[in-house]
Amino acid sequence: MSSASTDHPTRRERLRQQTIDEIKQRAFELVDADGAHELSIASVGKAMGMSPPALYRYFPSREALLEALVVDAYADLGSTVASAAQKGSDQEAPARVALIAQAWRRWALTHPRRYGMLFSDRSPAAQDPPEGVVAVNQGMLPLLAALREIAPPSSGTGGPFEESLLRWGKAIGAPADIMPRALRLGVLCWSRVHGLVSLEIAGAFDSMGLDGELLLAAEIETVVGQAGA
Amino acid sequence: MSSASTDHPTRRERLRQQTIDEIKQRAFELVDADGAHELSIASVGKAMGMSPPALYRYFPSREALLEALVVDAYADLGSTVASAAQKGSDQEAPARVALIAQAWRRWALTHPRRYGMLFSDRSPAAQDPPEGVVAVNQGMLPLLAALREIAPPSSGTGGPFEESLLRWGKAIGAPADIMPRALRLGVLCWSRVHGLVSLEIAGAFDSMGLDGELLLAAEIETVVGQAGA
DNA sequence: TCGCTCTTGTTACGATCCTTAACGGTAGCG
DNA sequence: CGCTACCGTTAAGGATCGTAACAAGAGCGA
Repeated sequence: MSSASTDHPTRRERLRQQTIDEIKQRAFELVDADGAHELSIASVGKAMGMSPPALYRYFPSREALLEALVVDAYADLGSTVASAAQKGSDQEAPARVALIAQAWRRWALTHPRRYGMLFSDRSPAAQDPPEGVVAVNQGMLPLLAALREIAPPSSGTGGPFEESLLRWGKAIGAPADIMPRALRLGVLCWSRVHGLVSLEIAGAFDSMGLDGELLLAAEIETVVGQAGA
Repeated sequence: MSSASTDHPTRRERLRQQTIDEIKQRAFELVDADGAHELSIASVGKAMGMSPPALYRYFPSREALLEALVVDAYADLGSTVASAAQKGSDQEAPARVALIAQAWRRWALTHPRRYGMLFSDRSPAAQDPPEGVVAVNQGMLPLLAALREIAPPSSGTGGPFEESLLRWGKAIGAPADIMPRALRLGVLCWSRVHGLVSLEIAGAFDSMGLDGELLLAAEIETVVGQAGA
């Protein structure tokens, strides 16, 4: 043990991290090209000019590599959305909602197979990926902030549903004075955007002759309208 | 050639169909248990007491078997939703919307891995499965009928988006006098339900402490409200 | 009824992949 | 400067997909 890996990275540690990064990069290229299904240790090795077993020095299994890709993809999606929200921080709240939703969709359409890797491909009730939750929240928090600006103050009814929303809001660090309505719309907005994007990637709208961008615009309008009403 | 396979099924044809059905049934069991990923020709063969290559007499490849399962699952989902709509045909339109959405969710939660097989697992822009479209429309048509009852007549603006909606409505056999608003809400309702169910299956709401049923109820309310407004 | 033939199932095989094991070289590190 | 840990290689076991060659039987027509 020379040093904490984050402090003074030893040359060894740097090279090792570099190799890990290249593996993940090549793996992402292969996932983007053929889908996560087709990703094989052997193909990554061939792409890097390494023999397949060598990769086991860096990832204990194919599944572990995929898991690492999922974590990275989540982080990329989250920071992309958060950065879009940041970039529009001088705009009105409804415009920010639109920016966030569109950034989500754009990322998904740019990396459809990575997006599928995150939400669809996964085994049901997969492991607990706290990384994924954290990343999604990176986009969720600006969304909630925008919705909070739009939503007028109201007297909460205080039912169990509202309470669970407030608990969740507190857990992810939303503003303390946020209303259940804004929290509910945050979840539903996320779900709506995900539903649209998911169907669009699956090609459902192509065969219907519909435009995913227009459908997303309609949903954004709905969310903003619901928040303001 | 003895007879058209549908007319006077020869004994051979009957036995063959029986074998095909058993293969699909066992395969569904394995998919439900371990996910479509894990489905292997060998495991189906073992479950049936057959050697793996024997299955190639019935399906040319593992992919073809999966494709057949997808078609069957689509048909099952579609007829389940349609039957729920049928069963509520004496209720008010908003209640019918709720029944359709809840039937969709229930099917998905009952067969989560099959549901994943339909929308998530698929390669992007997979082949054209007209079967899937047909099956989804089986639930879409009653939904559109209900929304048409709720939506008040209005003067369509006639933009390109509305035109594409009308084209789609005509293509799937919706009532000729249906309004673009109802068509748009039909698509969005489908997308919203799919988004919610998809996230619920992925376990997203568990870690948030939220109840998928309540979220779906909120969305149903939204759709009905949008249709009536 | 009889015999042909198509169907169906088997085993054997090659290819690919995951993963572990055993081995050697080299470069970082004290 | 030498040691050691790390890295990569080849070899090998196990599983799977899919093909080929073969054997048996049952359906179907004459």
